[in-house]
Amino acid sequence: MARSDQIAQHYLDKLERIRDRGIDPYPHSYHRTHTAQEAVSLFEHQETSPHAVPSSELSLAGRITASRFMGRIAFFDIRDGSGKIQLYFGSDILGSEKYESLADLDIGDIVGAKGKLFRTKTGEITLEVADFTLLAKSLQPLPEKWHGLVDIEKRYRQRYLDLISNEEVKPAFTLRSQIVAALRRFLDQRGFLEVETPVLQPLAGGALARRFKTHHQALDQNLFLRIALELYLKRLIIGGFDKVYEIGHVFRNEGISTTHNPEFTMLESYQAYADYTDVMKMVEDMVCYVAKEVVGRTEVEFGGERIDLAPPWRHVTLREAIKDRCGIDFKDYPETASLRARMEQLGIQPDPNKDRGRLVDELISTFVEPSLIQPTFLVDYPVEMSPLAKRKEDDEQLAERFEAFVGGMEIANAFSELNDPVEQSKRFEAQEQALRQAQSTTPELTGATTQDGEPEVEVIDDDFILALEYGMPPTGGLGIGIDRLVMLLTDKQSIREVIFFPQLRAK
RNA sequence: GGGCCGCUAGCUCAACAGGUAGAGCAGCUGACUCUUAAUCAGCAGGUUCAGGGUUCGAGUCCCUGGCGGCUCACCA
Repeated sequence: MARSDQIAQHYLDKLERIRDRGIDPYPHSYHRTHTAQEAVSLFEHQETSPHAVPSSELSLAGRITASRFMGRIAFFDIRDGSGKIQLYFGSDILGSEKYESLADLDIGDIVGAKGKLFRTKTGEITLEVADFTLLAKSLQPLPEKWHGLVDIEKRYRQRYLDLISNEEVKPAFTLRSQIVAALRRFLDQRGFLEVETPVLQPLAGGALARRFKTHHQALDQNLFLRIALELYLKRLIIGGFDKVYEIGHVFRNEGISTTHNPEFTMLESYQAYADYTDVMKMVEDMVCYVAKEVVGRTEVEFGGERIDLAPPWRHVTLREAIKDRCGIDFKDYPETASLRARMEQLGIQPDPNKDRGRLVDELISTFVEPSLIQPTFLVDYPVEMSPLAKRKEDDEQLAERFEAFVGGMEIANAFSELNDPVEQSKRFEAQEQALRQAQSTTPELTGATTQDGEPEVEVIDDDFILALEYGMPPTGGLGIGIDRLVMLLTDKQSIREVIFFPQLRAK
């Protein structure tokens, strides 16, 4: 018999023994009076306050994480959502028959226990068990108690095991929830309205990324998972909601890395009668607020660097930042060809399909981004890489756009939203043209079509143009990658450590 | 998609230079009335990711494939 089968058989034998004794191994409910942590606090309080009511019987419940049998007494550790507590079993208290039935419990089982609290000789607050109940039988052995679950693949595929056996995993996820809650509080306090817009979209615009396709049977129509929240939120601004935001998953059919998951959480907000300078101020305040709320301070450690999130953040134009780092002033190279030639002089071999906007983007990611450890706004982007952003009044080559970088990661992208429908239409056309050109030379890159001939990337959204034609107020818009913000505040170097179930190839 | 690295018992890890696959935890049997990585004695447990090849002999070397990690590309 294989060992795993042998182990399984032991569990099944126990299950049968339990049932034979008339015990339901999966009872319907159990009412605990305290969590493990509440019990510990209660006992400590009673010890220190002379007037406190003496400890009466209480009941706890949790998963058995360790058992130590010592003849006619035994100690178990159980863990619930609040933490760990020790249980003490004595055959003199329980009676020998009940005590013997402890043998049917395994590490991993969920149990309820009631009794009184006391301190052991070694000082640990412990429940002296007067009675216990099996609440759920486990039929699988848990990972090793000391090292926990190390195998990274298994940690992600069976996250519940990771959470059970690696205590240090849970806090980042708890913090994640607190971060999202704090973001909501911040925006709600400022009068933003949280809204929901379609995940299934006939076009999937608002960014330039390959999309996931699906099909609606009743409509007999292809639909796409959204790659951004932008275009629907702007429709709501047009409709008269002056401050809206949405927190939700977007889906991009691109590569997976330590900073990219195919589905990730985006916060987008739009504020009518604001521009990108207003948004910039809000981003500083918001990130600072969240840090104070969830970690209690604005200084955080990330990847061995000490980062201070307190405003004001450093502010530098994109043009200056690139010039400082590699000596190229993109303003001197208004043509794609000349910029590429200049980059090649520096030994860079840019992809031949890249247009000027993407070349500038390559300069950012190669020379600028890695150095942006302390919070920094890069301001004023070339208009060709910002098709949804308004041009600057005094420089039509640049758009009123900024990105915020912290810890070498882009965490926010914002602009004064383009609200001129005719201009927007032209920008879409230009983008479309650039895409088709790239597609003609290298179909496997972005711009390719799927097997049935549908474009993987689509940019022209006539329905959105129609909406703009009714008039959108001047608006400041913002996008924040929540996962990366969580990485920053939890000092995690991989996005998979802040997403419960990261995408993996099916086995 | 490219490069590099990894995959051995349920879990965590060994196995010199190609020579009988081992240990700890978990499990099982037994001892033990304050342990906490409990301790002690014993037992059981393996398709070494899969398939091919080289060799007298492969966990180890070679090839193909699978899955994962890092990284590059992609992700305006």
